[in-house]
Amino acid sequence: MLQKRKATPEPALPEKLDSSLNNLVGYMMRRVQMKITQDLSNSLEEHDIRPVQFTALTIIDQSPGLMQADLAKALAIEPPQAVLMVNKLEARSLAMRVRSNPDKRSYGLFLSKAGEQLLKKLREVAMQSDINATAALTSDEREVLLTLLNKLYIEQ
Amino acid sequence: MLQKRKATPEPALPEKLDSSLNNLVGYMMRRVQMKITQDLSNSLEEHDIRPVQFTALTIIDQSPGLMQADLAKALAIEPPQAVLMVNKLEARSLAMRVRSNPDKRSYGLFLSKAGEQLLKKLREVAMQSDINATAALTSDEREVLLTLLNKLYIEQ
DNA sequence: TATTGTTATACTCTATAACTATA
DNA sequence: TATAGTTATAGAGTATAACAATA
Repeated sequence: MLQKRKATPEPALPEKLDSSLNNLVGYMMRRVQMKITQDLSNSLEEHDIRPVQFTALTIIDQSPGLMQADLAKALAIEPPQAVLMVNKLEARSLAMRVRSNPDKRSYGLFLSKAGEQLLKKLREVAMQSDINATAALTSDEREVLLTLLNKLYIEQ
Repeated sequence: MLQKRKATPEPALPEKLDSSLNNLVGYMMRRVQMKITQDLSNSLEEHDIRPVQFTALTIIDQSPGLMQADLAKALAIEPPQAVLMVNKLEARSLAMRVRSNPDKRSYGLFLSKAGEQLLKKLREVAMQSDINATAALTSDEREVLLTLLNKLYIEQ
């Protein structure tokens, strides 16, 4: 069961208060990102999936057989968190550990059929949620934003 | 004393793994925002100030006399968290509660002289950190990004 | 009765140290 | 000895319920 989450509150006193803060990319991005993530979280709730779990499923799908250490790195979480994450996915039969590598300390991670099918649905849900949450932008503006974010993400 | 924080890890296996995730504004924004916030956090560390405390100081400075409830709303935190936040600022003599309103349940929040002086310095630090963290963008691109973020922030 | 601020509490998230089994 | 995974644990962060003082 997912825990209850507060909806992101509307910006309070925005014009006056943020006159210096809204020139900071980090501050503005945090506020916007909270709203978008809340939206995604709500959209995924009916499937009992958290945003980070959706990301994990996507990564496993795109690199089947990867090790937990790789998953942790890709998710920017610590190995112990990856253990709990994979435990949950495995408990729901969405993914599985396969002890198949020459190095017997590590597992290969794979999605189950059910995992693949659920991910297919989740992808649509996530994309729809993301577009809804950025509806204030035109399609072109959204593309520009994604381009700028990719630039910031890739560099360094 | 600020706790130790891990540096944001570099994007792992980016090209291959993110082919679907990097079309999601929410995902990309989260990853970028983590990096920017980490940068800010490091920059503020020598002043023993967290990003949210910097934001609180800025908001109090721009709306002197505001109530804790207003501060909580502007910070998107719950009132009990605002209590702890103001306690810390007051303990460091950066801000103070003044029981001056007609409504004697509430306080007015104000910065001390020391708070104002520190904030002045923090503003420079924060702006420099923000620009450093977005150095992958040209000045024009950064302006476009801020415009798009403001659009997303204000709408709804 | 409702609201401001507060206290107490619990739950999530995250980080680290220490253990195991392999290498 | 070094590494992959795991366990245990502790620390932040955050949410809610309940209370006191005031409206």
